[in-house]
Amino acid sequence: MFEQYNKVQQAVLETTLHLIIDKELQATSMSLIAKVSGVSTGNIYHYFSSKEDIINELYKAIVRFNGEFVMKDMNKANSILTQFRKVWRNLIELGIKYPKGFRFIEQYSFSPYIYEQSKLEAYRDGWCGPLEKLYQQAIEEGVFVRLQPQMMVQMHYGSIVYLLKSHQQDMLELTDDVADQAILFCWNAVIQEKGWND
Amino acid sequence: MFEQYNKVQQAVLETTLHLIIDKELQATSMSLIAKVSGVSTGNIYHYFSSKEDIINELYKAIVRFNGEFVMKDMNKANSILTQFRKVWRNLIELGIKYPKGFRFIEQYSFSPYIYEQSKLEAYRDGWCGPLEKLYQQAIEEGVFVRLQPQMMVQMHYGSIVYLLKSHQQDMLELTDDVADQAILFCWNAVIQEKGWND
DNA sequence: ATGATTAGAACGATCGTTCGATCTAATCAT
DNA sequence: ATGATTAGATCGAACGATCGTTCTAATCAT
Repeated sequence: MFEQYNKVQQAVLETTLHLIIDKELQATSMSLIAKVSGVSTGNIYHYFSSKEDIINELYKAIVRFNGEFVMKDMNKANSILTQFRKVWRNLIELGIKYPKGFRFIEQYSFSPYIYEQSKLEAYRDGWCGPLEKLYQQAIEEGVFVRLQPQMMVQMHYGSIVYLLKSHQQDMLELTDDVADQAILFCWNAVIQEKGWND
Repeated sequence: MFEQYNKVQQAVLETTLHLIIDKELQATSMSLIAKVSGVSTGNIYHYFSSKEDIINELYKAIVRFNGEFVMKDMNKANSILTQFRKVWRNLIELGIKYPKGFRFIEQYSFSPYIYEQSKLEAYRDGWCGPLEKLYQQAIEEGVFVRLQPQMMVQMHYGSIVYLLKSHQQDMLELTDDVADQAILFCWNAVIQEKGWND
């Protein structure tokens, strides 16, 4: 997740992620990060300029990771349906395999603690843009109803996020079948004619 | 929103809500709450046992308010479609009229800062249960596909939440037409046959 | 030997909380 | 009716703890 950083930075970022998810931001003190990560406070400040800097670096790294994960194995040569299923499957896989990173972005993407600059970089490296293009294409080809692609993407994303939240809270067993069904729901919501068109 | 509390408690709760949404929990100190609310710190501790207590009281009050708001004007005599539209319209109206309370619940419903006890009370006073019953009925009557109602409710809720988030971030103009279209998306996602059945 | 890293003391600031003093208004005794 | 008494509302200074951050001096790795 943090391959682009050195060992010390990795230890700090990984520790911070775990602590913030388990204990909240306010309970995640620098001294605790130092103790758990095994990096002295002095050395942390050698690699990060402040606590805010750690959180923002964490945010940017996870956004980048999540973006690549969701967009992996995407091939524009495939049908819209195939691409559609792939991207939402990827998101579900991400939420299951990396729940802490996923939850961190969910919790902090609207937080004042994250600099606007970080949010801009997040948009640049994220998957929102590419996905909106796919939806736009689907509209133009008459597969999807003619409405704002941004709105559809956001609503579908919300659906999957809450599906994953239910899963993380043990309210729901998120099997492959359930995931497929969820993606079919999203598909049915916006297509001109109901049913998988293949 | 906080009619069940006295004036001092109301001032504290309202101030805390605004500060937490604008500045984060960690930047919302007791002294700041005191200064902005016009209630001295000593007096705050006369009415609340701790900062955690304030946050949890806030949480419970807003959950209760939101629950009543979303469930207002619901009539079981109406058709499933009518009830379906009403409840999601109510949620959208809530998100537009009371964005801070809405965001607070979104941000803190998974937070360790909220006691399990508060979350239990939230479920009791919330609208999740009643809505799942409506979905269950829709399944039994063959209107919805035969799948876990909880999953459908969660996904629909997620859709609307992200629709509202887009609106709050000025990414989307949430007119009545857009709201109607969004609810139609949710409906189409789970019905046996596509289209409003009236 | 040199730069990286350590542990942890020290800093001022601020945190959540406490506490005794003061104010208010209702109740009591006469 | 009036002064004494009282319960509780309100205040803000003060407390000890902890925060993020800096600094020092010792130790480690190469």
